[in-house]
Amino acid sequence: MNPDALRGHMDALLLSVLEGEPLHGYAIIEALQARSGGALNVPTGTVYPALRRLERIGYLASEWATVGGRKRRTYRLTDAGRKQLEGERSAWAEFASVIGGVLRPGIRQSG
Amino acid sequence: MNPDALRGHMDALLLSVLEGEPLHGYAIIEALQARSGGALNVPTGTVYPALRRLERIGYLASEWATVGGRKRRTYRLTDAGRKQLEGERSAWAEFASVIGGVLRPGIRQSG
DNA sequence: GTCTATATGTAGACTGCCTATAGGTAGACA
DNA sequence: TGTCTACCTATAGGCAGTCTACATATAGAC
Repeated sequence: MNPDALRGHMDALLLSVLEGEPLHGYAIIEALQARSGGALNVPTGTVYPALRRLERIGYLASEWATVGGRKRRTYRLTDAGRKQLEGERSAWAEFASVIGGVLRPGIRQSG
Repeated sequence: MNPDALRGHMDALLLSVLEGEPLHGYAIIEALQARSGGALNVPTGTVYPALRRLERIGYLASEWATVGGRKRRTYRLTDAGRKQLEGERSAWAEFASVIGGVLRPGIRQSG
């Protein structure tokens, strides 16, 4: 998977995996991998800054938890984040439709 | 349309509009607009450098033509470009499937 | 002589994903 | 005791492609 292709879709992916349940960063990476059948291998250097950015904006909220002696920062969707996720979903639908439409083979303008 | 979303898909779009017939830069921009129902407004500062890059790589070839007193650089797909377009199409199909899959609402891993 | 549409092109900013690196805990195993 | 692996968070700097803004030029309408 071309890394550049993810540009501008990362936020949607992160919000989406957090929709069902709060998760910490490491678990988010694993969830993305699992949901994509292994296709999505997002590095920590992408995820952690992105999560902080989304929290700064107000789409996510986080809190520290200690589980088995390990510290975790668990993220959850805020109301604003849930709303944003809806927007991201329809934006994706439109984007996929537009790009898919242009890419569809055999189109001619006037003959 | 979020500009960042186009990252990594521009090449596919350009190759695709050139599949049917050779076009010059300005006409490519109009073709993208037409095919997308007006959704795709790609600025010249994006298209011209991208076309040159694709020519440098070997996916496109160009030649100057004068039509109605105006100079045009007309681009056409090379064989390598046609092959690349196939690759871009299947890459897009996989990408759309993966992102769409992760974004689909109501997924839970284990309950 | 001015405006608009047509047409190509570059410089530099911006942005966000990546690589590489850093730090640390827990548990298995020798 | 030491080492290895899995787990877990985080930052600095690189990189590449898209964008904004600008420069240049012809044709035709008015």
